[in-house]
Amino acid sequence: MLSGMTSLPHPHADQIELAHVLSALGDETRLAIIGLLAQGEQDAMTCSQFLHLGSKTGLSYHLAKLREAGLVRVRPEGTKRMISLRRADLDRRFPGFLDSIIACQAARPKPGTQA
Amino acid sequence: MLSGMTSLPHPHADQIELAHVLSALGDETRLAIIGLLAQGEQDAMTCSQFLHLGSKTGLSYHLAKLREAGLVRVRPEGTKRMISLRRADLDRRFPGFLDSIIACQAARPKPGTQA
DNA sequence: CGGTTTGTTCAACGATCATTGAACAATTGA
DNA sequence: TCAATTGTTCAATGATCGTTGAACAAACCG
Repeated sequence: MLSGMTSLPHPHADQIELAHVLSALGDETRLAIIGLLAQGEQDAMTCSQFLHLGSKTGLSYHLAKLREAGLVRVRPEGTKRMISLRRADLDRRFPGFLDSIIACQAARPKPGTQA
Repeated sequence: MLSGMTSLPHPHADQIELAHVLSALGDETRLAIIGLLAQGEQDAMTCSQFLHLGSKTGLSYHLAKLREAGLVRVRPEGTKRMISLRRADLDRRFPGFLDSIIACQAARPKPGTQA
């Protein structure tokens, strides 16, 4: 039923701080999450799709960090959370930044991708 | 006299890690240092030129972090240290990244700059 | 030589971090 | 209703962080 209601706290685009974004990305696990969100064909993913990166609890922690820093948007949908990259907001705030990160991250061998 | 001898350990350009760079920049003081290095007309600065950002000891700590992450090059010269941004290395490794950071940082009101 | 400048090292401190496991909450589906 | 799914919260732990002050080191200047 009713799909509105952004329940979890997200910073407004204008109050996304560069230092917060940078330190949120200064962790391999979170960087990998952003990489997956960026190159995934789907624009939203669920927490469980990142389970190969760590424990359920750990992911909850890391995703909260990414959300608080303004990197991802989390929209509850049933018992799941739809997680998406805040591309437009980040591009507007820090032009070119996200793309440069993603480009470098895309060149990475992902654990679990092909042999 | 004799000016060679890079004494302090620096990562080679190829082994600069994105996550390390990001977490090094995830601190307001260090971000400010990079901003000053980037927009300064001089290509090298001494530690004492950053004293308005913190204590002598604190700066030594932060500059070591930046050096270890591969963001700056530190060249001893007499009793001073000449600190410079590793622009070329960073651009080659993470194209567009540094510029996007600097652009955002340049738009910042620097403490101590005009009234 | 002695003193000054410039910066590093060390030990300490409180704060935050990332990880773990157990317990909980909410929705879905039979 | 009962069980499974999906994810959060909490407390605990060890590690790392950023800051401080005192002591040290090295080059320079007189």
